[in-house]
Amino acid sequence: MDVFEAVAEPNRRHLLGLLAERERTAGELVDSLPTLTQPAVSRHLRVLREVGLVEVRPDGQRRIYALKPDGLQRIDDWITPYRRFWRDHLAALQQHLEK
Amino acid sequence: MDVFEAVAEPNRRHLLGLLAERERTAGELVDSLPTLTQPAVSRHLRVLREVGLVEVRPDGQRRIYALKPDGLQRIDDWITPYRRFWRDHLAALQQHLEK
DNA sequence: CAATCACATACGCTTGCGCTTATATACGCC
DNA sequence: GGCGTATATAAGCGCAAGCGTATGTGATTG
Repeated sequence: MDVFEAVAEPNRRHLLGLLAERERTAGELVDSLPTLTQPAVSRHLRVLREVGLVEVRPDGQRRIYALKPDGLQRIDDWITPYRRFWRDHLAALQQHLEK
Repeated sequence: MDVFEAVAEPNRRHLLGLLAERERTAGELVDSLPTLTQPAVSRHLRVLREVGLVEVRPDGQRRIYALKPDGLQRIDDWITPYRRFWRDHLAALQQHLEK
């Protein structure tokens, strides 16, 4: 599984969003997705770990998950060349409006 | 299917890359993915169409596909808040190196 | 050291994706 | 109108993703 597939899953994006605010324990993350069971969340976290989007640090019997800063950069690198398309598009739109 | 899933597929990213260079007919796109059959490519193009990443324009019996400028912006919007993470990370790294 | 808590893994199931082969549709040319 | 060309859709299949239930593992507490 690569970063793109990892991020394609809505529940995993949700988890990333929570970890963007602050680190959290696995249990907190489980509670934040009430529609899923604990094993389901645990597997999503495993995926995010394997593609390098999060990292884990043990704290006694808990496990603290944190966002890994450079994980999403690969997606950002990919999207960069396309960015000029909607920038150009917006510029053209603006010019049109000014006329 | 949403934009994230659409982009998670490597062949579809390939197609977007080609359309970023210039518009192409369906046939040209089929030729550019020699490992896939014509129907397979056609279905990928259908997906890209349905999520608004490309648009089609008929040209006689051909169909010309073009990148739709604002399709990827939804992904870019999503990634934006995370961008500061690796920016901060790089800044910290640089400060560390300067010491 | 037995019981409990926090989390991960195993297993089986269902569902949807992506593929190929076969067929339909629509245009272009003679 | 009939035939090749360009593209889309249909049908069927294999496989992997995501889920829940059940179980394992390791730390904590009495």
